Amino acid sequence: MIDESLIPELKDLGMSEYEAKVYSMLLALRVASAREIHEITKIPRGRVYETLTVLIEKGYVNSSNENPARYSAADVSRTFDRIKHKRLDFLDKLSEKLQNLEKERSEVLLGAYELRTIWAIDKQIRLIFARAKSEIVILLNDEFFMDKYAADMVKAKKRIPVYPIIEDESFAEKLPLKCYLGDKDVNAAFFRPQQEPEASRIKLIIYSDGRESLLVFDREGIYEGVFLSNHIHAAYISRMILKNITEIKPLKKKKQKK
Amino acid sequence: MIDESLIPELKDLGMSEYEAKVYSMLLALRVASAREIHEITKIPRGRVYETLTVLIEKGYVNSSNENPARYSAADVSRTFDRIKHKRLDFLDKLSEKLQNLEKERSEVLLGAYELRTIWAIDKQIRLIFARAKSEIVILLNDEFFMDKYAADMVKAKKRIPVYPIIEDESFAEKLPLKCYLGDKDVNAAFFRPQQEPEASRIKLIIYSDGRESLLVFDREGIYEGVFLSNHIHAAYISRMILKNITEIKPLKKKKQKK
DNA sequence: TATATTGCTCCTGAGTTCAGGAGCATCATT
DNA sequence: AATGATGCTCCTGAACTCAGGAGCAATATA
Repeated sequence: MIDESLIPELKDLGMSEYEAKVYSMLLALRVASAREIHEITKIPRGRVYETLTVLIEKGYVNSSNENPARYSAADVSRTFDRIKHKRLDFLDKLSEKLQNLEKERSEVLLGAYELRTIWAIDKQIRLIFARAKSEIVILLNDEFFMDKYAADMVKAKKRIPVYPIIEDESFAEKLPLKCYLGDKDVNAAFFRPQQEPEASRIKLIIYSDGRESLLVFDREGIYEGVFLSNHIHAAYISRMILKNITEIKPLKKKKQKK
Repeated sequence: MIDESLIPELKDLGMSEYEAKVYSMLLALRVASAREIHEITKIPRGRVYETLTVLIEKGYVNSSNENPARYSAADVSRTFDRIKHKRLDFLDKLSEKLQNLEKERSEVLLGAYELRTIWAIDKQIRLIFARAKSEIVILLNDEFFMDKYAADMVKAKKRIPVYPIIEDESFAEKLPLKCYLGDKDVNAAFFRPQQEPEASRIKLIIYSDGRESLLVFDREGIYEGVFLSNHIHAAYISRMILKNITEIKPLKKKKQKK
């Protein structure tokens, strides 16, 4: 063959050994019948037809309708333009799909990541429960989340202190573990923020080990999360919160877990 | 996972199963440690590191230097721009290389193919010898080609008539088979064309079965060939040539093959 | 009509890729 | 010092790809 170094590159393009051999041979030889290709390349005669069929389907090769058929390589620049555009389309479409998953930029330096799907929020919350090592402070303002993570909280409490803080005493009945009420500062800051009228209601905040925090908002019906892995304020905030909370005594209800 | 359909597409991009799983998981989850990736994707924990290393090398993933290390997906649009450019460069370079083989357009309808390399010319000549079924008329004007194809001519002559036509009687000694001289028309048309002063000297012409023909020129030191597979004039030309040639009687030389 | 060639399909076995897992040294936390 | 998590390396076997080849019907040639 005229240039052996082409075969590996054509393979990188997605060709098999046979395809690469036949194609480069046809480019050099310009035109040949199946039998001739077989004799020059030593490819089994039968397989030459399959190989040519694939190359024709991929648009690399043209066949004449003589008998025996003559095969020649298609115009290279046009062929490669086509391949280029096909590849670019594929990459653009895939890139777009992936960006739907990614959506917003992350600030890697801050260790801040926006979580745009309920799936990502849920997974990250469970991961926090799983890796917490000293304490968890969790502010809850949503029955959905209370139900969802009740089991995780109970499980975590076997290892480390867990402080579920709720706005209203009545929520305590929803949760199978000891709950706390925040002071007016906590309520004002987290549960009843004044700023935006309806948007961005906080549903849940977790502070874990005084290092990480995760916030879940309900922004016009859509849950959004922010995960902060290097939250420098988290230590201070969680300490202040714990200083100013009130344990809710279980009233005449079924007995608590010890 | 958030969108299973992505995995096959990422595989098309050149990722393995593990790489595709880890990458799409990281895109959805935003950030995770190796252990967490292992737990969510069920990929063996040990293999997660290799997979991540590959993804980092390919530029899909970034790692933080915390302990344990946190991994996150690199910016998608930037990553894919990079991949795009890399692929385009590859395709452009390969396309250029291949066009060096191809060089000129072929006229498929005419069945005309320009042969730009001595390799292609040689191969096509031998293919003509191999597939000729009724006769070969070959005009020779170059010692190099006489030596080169002497054996092919002798071999072909065992099956079919072969008419080597030379300009000068003295060339006959170079060839181990009966040779012929053309008349003045043949000489004028093929061996001593007047037009161009020095360029385009004809070195060799083959007419095969009155259907195909192949011409070899020496254009300023470079051999160029033209192969005509549907040469409608070939039948007439070869008949006229054969009508007007003179057999060269072997003089006092070693005896010819019968 | 007999023979060779063509066009095509399918099978096999070697080689490779890769999912899945075992194992181990190092580091961090008790 | 002991325990457990981390970062990493290597092994194995299943699945797949693909080179190489056998075989056969349809067509062309003699």
